[in-house]
Amino acid sequence: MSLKYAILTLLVGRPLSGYDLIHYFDGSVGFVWHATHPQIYRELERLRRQRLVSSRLVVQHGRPNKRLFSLTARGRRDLLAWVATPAPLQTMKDGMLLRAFSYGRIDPKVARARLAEYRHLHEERLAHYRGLADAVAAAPTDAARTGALLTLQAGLLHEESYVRWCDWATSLLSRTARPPRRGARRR
Amino acid sequence: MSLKYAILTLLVGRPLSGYDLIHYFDGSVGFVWHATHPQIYRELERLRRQRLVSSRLVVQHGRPNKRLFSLTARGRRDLLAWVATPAPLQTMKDGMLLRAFSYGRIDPKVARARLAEYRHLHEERLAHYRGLADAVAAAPTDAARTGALLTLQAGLLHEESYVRWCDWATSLLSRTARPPRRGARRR
DNA sequence: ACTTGCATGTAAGATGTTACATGATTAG
DNA sequence: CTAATCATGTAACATCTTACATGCAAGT
Repeated sequence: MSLKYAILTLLVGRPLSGYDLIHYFDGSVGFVWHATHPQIYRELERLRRQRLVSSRLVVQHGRPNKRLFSLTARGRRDLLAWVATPAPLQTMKDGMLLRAFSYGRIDPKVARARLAEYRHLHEERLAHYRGLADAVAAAPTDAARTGALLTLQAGLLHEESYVRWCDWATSLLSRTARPPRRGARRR
Repeated sequence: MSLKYAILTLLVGRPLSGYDLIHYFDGSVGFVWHATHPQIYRELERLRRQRLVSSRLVVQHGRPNKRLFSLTARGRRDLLAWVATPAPLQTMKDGMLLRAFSYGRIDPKVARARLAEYRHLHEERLAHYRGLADAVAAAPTDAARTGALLTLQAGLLHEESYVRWCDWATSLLSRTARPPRRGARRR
């Protein structure tokens, strides 16, 4: 249901093509909601049929033509009504934490190596968000800036807590776990 | 692909019924991975066909019979091989943060009310995790305790950062946003 | 010659959700 | 009498992912 609103959110204020949306989902908004291109094109078609967005063809020379999608008045009303609605708690799915559930059962050296890699990935993302946040903070105050600041701040806190978790987990595994003997069964 | 491993993870060390699994997914593991009961029963059937789990019927009196599922040696090997594998970064989907993207476009009073509700939900979950973490910390050291501590700690850090985000967001909306005049168009 | 960017889509399959379906026992 | 707990499933639908498919232009 929310892919719909993710797209409407991006379309507020300016028309975008499907191709543009793909890149937004890869970039900034990607932190908050993720989508692949077949999903995006299908959903745009659906939104158009519901008259929440309108499209017009832009003929280009030297590159393929594109369809630009804009929010209709109805689309905007629908979006803002949804935004004012309470959000349910998310049930997250995290492959790393699921693995960590069994980190007491594998060679702690391997576990620590995975934690180090994972920490690195999150530090990169953290640095990336910091760059974006600095740019946004410098922009003039408006609704778009407010939204971007709010989500980037969530991203920053989130990534920081991941990095801290990796450190905590590494030290736990160094303290309590000793390498299992070959062939030994742990429970 | 990971529902499979979520189930295998829970089955290490003790046999469980589908019904038991449902409750684990509602409780502790639910933070890390989520599943509904039709999914669980379907997946158990699949795992049985792949001989990663085995099942036996337990006849009960006074209550319905049940099927208990246990990890096979193959299932255990498959799980531990996967655990040692690097985890990709998760692309998260968070309805609250998606809404926050447009919080600069609605009445800031409404936005702050939603943030307060949301903060409350996360504080409750935080308190719940703290309780669990205390209980687990008191248990004797083994692989299960290590796994539980790791994931609970992630949950704690996570929930704390959500709560802090709510406070940050509330104060941002109090500082910058003034109530929109009726009918006014903001960008 | 090969890759990257621009730009759009379809098809098939895997996963996830919601509603339907049953039925005994125990507690309020 | 009503609701909750135990216990298992099916059916229909919605969503998401991966692979397939096309084609021009510009840069290396």
